[in-house]
Amino acid sequence: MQIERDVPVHAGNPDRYDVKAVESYWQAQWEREELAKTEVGDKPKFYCLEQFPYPSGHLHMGHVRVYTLGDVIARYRRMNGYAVLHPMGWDAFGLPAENAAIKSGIPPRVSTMNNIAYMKHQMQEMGLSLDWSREVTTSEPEYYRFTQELFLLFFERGLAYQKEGPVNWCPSCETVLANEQVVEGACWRCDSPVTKRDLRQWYFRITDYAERLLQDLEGLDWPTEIKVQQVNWIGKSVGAEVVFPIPELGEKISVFTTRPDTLYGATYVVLAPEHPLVERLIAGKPNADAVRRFVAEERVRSDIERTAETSEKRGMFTGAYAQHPLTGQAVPIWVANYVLMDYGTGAVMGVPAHDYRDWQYARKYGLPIRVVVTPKLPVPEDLVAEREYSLPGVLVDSGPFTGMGSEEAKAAIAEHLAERGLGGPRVTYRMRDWLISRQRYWGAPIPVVHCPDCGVVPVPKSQLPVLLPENATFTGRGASPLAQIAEWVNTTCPRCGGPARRETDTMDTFVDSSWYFLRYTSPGETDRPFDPQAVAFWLPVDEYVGGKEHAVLHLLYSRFFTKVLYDAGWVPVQEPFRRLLAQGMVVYRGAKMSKSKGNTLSPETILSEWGTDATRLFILFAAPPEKDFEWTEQGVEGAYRFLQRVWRLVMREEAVPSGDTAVQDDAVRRARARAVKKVTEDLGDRRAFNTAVSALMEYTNFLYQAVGSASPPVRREALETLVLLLAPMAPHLAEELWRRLGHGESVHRQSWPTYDPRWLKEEAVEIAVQINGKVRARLTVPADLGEQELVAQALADERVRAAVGQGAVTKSVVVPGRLVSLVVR
RNA sequence: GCCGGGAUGGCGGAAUCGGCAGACGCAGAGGACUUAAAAUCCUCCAAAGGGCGACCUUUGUGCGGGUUCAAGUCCCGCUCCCGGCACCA
Repeated sequence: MQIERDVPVHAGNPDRYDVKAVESYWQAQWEREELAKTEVGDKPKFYCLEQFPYPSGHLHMGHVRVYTLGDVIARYRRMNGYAVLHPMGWDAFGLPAENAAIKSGIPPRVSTMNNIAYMKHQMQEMGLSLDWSREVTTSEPEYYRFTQELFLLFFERGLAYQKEGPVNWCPSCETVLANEQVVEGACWRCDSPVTKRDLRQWYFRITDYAERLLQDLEGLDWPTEIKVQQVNWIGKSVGAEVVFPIPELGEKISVFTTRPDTLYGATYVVLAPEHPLVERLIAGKPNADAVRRFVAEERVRSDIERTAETSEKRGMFTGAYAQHPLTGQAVPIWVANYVLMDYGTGAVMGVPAHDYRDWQYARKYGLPIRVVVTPKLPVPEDLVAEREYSLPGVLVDSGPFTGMGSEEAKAAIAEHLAERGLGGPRVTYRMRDWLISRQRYWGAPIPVVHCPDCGVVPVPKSQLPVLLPENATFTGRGASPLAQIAEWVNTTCPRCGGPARRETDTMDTFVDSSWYFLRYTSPGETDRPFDPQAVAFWLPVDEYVGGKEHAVLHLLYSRFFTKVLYDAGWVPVQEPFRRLLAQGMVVYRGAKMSKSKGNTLSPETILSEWGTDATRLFILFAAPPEKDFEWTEQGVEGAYRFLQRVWRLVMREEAVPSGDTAVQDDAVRRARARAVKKVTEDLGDRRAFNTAVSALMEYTNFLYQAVGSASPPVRREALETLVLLLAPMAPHLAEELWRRLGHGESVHRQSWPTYDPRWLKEEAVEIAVQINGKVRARLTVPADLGEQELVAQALADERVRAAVGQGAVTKSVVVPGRLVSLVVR
């Protein structure tokens, strides 16, 4: 067979190819041929997406890993006959650019655009098959005008609102944070301890969607790990609301409980320090001032302080009493730090016998403990002497409910309360509404105007975008930069035409990224965020690749957005990402890379030293995608050696004597069929890239031994198959070899290889013979040998006979092609 | 504390539906080629014991039990590691 040695231009010899020359040549060529351009037609669609990066200035190894994984999937799907959408863009709003402006004076937009240009260049050097004609940048007016338009949609639908209340404040970022962005009491981005402030802020009503966000997880092909995190975050609790009247005020306190069956054991009621009724309850009471001091103390404590001393429950008696809704007894009302204002109703009933916190609290303050649920009858003397009894059981001392089981009683008591207007069945969620306003410049301005006469007025769609002013100054001190630009803030009311002030807060950048995957389907739209038909065609994303750190941030927000847009009739899907590949971290020298540990690796150095293909191959081979991946020099060198080995295998072909051929034809065909089957399965549904690479290595090793003894057509088919199977993972080398094998069209436009299943059948197989569970012999037999024949042959074997000895075979199990198991007694 | 995931050679990992544990690679050892080295090609490589040898025996997938002809895989009870949530009523 013919190998063309001097196509097309570059250096390299049969022993070693010139990585740089080959890679840069084909990158330029592919761009010219628009290889990654999104095709439309009658092919089935495949939307392959990786989380777009924040343009920090440089790619890091985590990016290299995500984009490699996505690119392999995209290339594989193209060769399998799909119209693939594989776009890229920039999550370009955000604090770092603004902080850089404070430090260096470079305007955020300038530094952002520079960073984008450099990172785009890096991605191009990685040879990623991205359709750059669909690039989106969230910080450009062409994009954020639609982020604003979507805000207006939320506003119209009652899903965007302002609320005054305690919020998470990051003193270092000088802005508020959503609950999801507070990680263990600290800011998710800068790690500073988060404090509380009372502010009027904008929220998205994500809690309206809690139940759907929970229910629809079920149908998603996502890792359990991520789904579980979302389930926990949403935090659904089923229970009852119980109303405790306060006769002296003519008011009532609502509490939420998951254990209505323990209601008769409630001996007191506790309010959160922030609870609105506190002041009215204590007014005129002897210890009113002491309670006020206590409340004030607790309110200034940050979350971390409050949770740091989890065991120390502090509280005070208000001096007021409520009425038990079922017994009518007076129960004291307390205020305590262990009750949280943001969960449930901000008040709880204290059931010391059956709740561990209430037990501790009652012990500390000498409150009565009353047993109403017991594991057995009679009630053990010491049931709650040492600790609470919180398991289900049988009700005692519970009026008409005495004798019921806990589960039955939960429903019965809730029902009873509902009938009497004292509460009833109720479901609560842990998730809070999404706080989306930020007191910063570099984000999409919230498109509303505050008018002294009309109140909050949305900016009409026709007046979008509300552009960011370019003359902002960045001092890092004081209020948002936008608030300081009088000519920008002062405007006219769209409704009455009178003087009004613009909203000076911008939107959380997670709003920008909650819909970018829709924009990619039709990035050129100028009068709407996206073309509904394009969205209908491409959505949902078939494979979404990204990091686990977004389990309850981006991934939850995007699901919420999609559901809102579905309800508005803008998109036909309720879930944006059908399948999720959550890849692990990149580790170097035993730890996650960080500047402080001094174990960083720059993609620039690595790619120029080893080339894109070797880097990609190593990333794919060293670990399954969802696990952490440790970078090692020896590892990437191994991948590099393998690629050079493939090069030599193909390039040496001309030198192979054409004499004694065809003897290995069938063996080569079988090896080829096995390789195609394995790589196809692994790159497809299994996403087991590591074993796909190992299958190619085995195939290559085999061909080294055998391909020289195959006839020319078989040999060619075997080698071309190797190149095709390698194409998604090592695209540059595969392209070079494909052309050298005499093809005029790109390997990446070829169809994925297939195989005839008959070649999967071996002529002879090795069968293990087990006697009483231990392998005693291995036989090589024809693959199609019948079960009885197989047992007969096994019994005829000398080693088997020796092992059986005088015993009798009482049972035999045959697994075709694998083993014979004999039970001997 | 609760929830989830995991533990397999010196290392990364494989074993997809209960069927020969350790594929593939790295590291290591030996050989070929070379004046030599690098590169390359070939062979060996879980542990212990035995045999000149092809090989044979025993043990072995975090620990202890169990089910089964057969268990890394299933069941029961633990240990440790990683991740998430954490006074959520």
